[in-house]
Amino acid sequence: MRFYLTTAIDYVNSRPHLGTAYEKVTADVIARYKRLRGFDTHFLMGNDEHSQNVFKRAAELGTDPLAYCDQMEAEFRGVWAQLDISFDDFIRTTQPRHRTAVQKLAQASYEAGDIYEGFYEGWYCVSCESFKPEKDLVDGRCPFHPTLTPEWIREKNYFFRLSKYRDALLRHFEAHPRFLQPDMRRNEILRLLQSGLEDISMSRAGQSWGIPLPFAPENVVYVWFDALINYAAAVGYGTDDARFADWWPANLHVIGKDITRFHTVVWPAMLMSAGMPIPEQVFGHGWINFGGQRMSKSLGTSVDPSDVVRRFGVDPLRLYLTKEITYGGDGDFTWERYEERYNVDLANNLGNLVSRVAAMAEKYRGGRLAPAGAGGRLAQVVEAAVSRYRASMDDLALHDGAAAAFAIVDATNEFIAETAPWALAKDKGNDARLSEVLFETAEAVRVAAVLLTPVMPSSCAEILRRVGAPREGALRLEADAVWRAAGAREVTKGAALWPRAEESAPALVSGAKERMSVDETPKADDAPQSAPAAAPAASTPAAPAPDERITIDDFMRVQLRVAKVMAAEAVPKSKKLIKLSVEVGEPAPRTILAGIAEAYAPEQLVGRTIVIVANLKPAKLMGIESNGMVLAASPEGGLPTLVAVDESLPAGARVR
RNA sequence: CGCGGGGUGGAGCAGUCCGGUAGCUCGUUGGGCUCAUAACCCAAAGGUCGCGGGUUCAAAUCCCGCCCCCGCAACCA
Repeated sequence: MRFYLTTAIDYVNSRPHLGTAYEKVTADVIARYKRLRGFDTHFLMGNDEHSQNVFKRAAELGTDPLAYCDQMEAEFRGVWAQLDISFDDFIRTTQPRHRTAVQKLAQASYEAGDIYEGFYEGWYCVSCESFKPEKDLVDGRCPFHPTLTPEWIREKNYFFRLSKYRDALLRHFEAHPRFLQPDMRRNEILRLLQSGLEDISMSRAGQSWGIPLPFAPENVVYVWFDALINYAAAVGYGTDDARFADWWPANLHVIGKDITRFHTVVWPAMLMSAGMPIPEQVFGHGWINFGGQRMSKSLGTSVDPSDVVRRFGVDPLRLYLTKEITYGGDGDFTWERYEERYNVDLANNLGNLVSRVAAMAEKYRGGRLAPAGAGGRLAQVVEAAVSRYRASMDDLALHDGAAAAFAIVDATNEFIAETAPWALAKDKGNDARLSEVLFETAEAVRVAAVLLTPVMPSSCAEILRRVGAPREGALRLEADAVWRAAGAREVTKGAALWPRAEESAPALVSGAKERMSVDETPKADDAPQSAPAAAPAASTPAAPAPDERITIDDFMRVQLRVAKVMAAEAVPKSKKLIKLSVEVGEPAPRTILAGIAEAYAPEQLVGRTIVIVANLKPAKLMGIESNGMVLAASPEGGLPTLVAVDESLPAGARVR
C-alpha cells in the first residue's frame, strides 16, 4: 500500500510565513497519519525556482540565480526542520531530473498535437522583460518600473490546447466526486468547467532562465507548466521508469485554494495529453489570517513561524494549526488565541493529565502498573474515539481527528474524578480496584498519545515513554491504538510537559525583517529626526527603519495644497470612490477621485476645505481621470477621515 | 445581476453534502475534589441557528426570495 502526497512547491522570493508553514504542517500530519496507518508513504516538497522574479532578484543582489536559489533552499529547509516536517524528498525545478521530466512531458504533449504556435498579446515591461497581466499593472504601469510605459506587444509563443480537455475533465469530476476537496472548491471549479476553457500560453520567448522547449529551444517553458510537472519528476518521470510506475499517480496534492484551478484543470489536462494517469485527489486548504487580516508583509500582518515556535516549541503550533482550524476553510491566528489554546489543551488538559496519572502511579504503586479487570467505560470511550479519529483523518477532517484524540483526554480527566483514586487508596479493601483504575488511566493516555503522534510527534514520544510504553519502531494505528495493546509497564514522572503560560507575551509581529534594497535611498546622515513619540499602543506600526527615511528635499517634492470641494458625486458602480471637483486656486477646478465613499456621503463633502497632493500624475480609476489625491487618515481597519484644516484658508495655499 | 465565502447563546467556532431532542472552547455563576501544571470534575444561566416563504410527520440542515458582513477581481492617486 503506497501513498504519495505532495505540497505546492514554493516561490523562493522570501522566507516562508505562517501561511506557507500551515500547508506544510497539515500535509505533514497527513503524511505521518498515513505512515501510522501502515502506508508506504512518499511525501514530497520543494521549491519553484524558474520565475523571472528569482532571476531579477539574483541580479539585484549581484549573484548567480542558482546560487541565490541554493541559499533560499537552505532557508526553507531550515524552517521545515524547525517545524518537524517529515518530507521524504525535496525537489527544485532547476534540478536535472525536473528538466528532463518537463521536456519529456512537453514533447509528449506536442506530439499529441496539443501544443501549437500562436500569438500572445499583452502589456510587456521592457525592464522586467516579461508580460504583465492587466491586474498586476498599477496605474497602467509595471509596479516595479513605474517610470516606464509598458508596451502592448504580440509575441509568438506556444499554446496548450486546454479547451480540448474540457469535456473529459467534466466527466472526471462527475465520476470522481472526491477528486477535489473540500466540496465548496469542487463546486467552484465545476462551474468554471461548465463555462468553458480557453487554451493557454505555455512558453516564453527570449528568456534564459527556464527550461527550453525540446521542439523549439529558443523558447522557455512558462513557469506554471514547468512547476506542475515537479510532482511527476520527483518520482522518476523521464528518469526512472520503474520508480515512476511504482509511485504514479500521486494520491494527494495538498495545495492552497488559490491554485486549485491549476491543479484540477490544467494539470490533469496536461497529464491526459501526455497519456498519463491523473492524481487521485487534490485538497485545497484555506488561508490563515492574522487577527482577521490577510497575512501581508507590507501591512505588518505577517507572522514568522520561527517566532511562533520560539514561544512554546513546535508541537503546540502544530496542534493549533491542525485542531483549531477547520481543514479546508480559512483560519485565524492571534497570539492571544494561540496562548489560550496552549493553556487549555496542553497545559491544563493533556499535560496536566500526564502529570497526575504519573504522579498517582508512582505514589500508589511505585510506578508499576499491570493490566487488571475487564476494562470499563473508559475503554469504550477510547474505542469510540479511535474510530471517530480514524474516520475523520481518512476524510482529511484533521481538525476533527485531533478533537477525537482530545475527547480521550477529557474522558480520562472525568474518569479520574469519578473513580477518585486518592479515596480508593485510603482503604486496603480497594486495592484491586485502585490497580485497575490506575492502569486504565495510563492506558487511555497511551492511546491518546498514539493518535496524536502525527500532530505532535516528539511530545507524544515523550508521553509514551512516561506512561511506560515507549515507542519501539514504527507505531501502527491498527496495532497500537487499541485498548490494552500494551501491558505491564513502568510509569515515570517528569517535568511539566507544557508549563502554563501566565502572562501575555508581547505580540511578536515579524515583518520589515527584510531590508529593501533601494538604490536611490538617500543618505540619511543629515536628516535630523527626533525620536518617535511614545507609541500609544503595541499595534502601532514601528518607526521606519533608518534607511527608509527621506530628506526634507524629498518631502518638498510633494506639493500639498489647500482645496475647496465644489462638487461631489458618487462614482457609479463603485464601492469606495467619490468624484470630487475641487478648487485649488487654478483657472479651472480639478477632478479628483477619492476612496472615501464608505465614510462620507457626497453631500457632506461639498464646501469643505481639504488638503490634496497637487503634483501627482493623473491616473484613471473606473474610467475617470483623477488629478491629485485627497489626504485622509486611515486608521488600521477603520474608515478614512479627511485631514481637516482651517476653513478660512484660501484655496491653493501650499501646505508644508 | 462580477466570482466566492460567511451570518449558530457574551466572544471564537463545529455541525449543513447524507433533515430527526443544537454541540465545542473561552467567559459568567454556584458547588465538589486535592492525584495533578491555582490544574481537574459537576451543575446552572445564556440560542427566534440573519429575515420571509415553501417542501416534510420533522428543517441550522433541502427549495425559492430578501437583508447584512468579509475576501478576490475591478477602484483606497
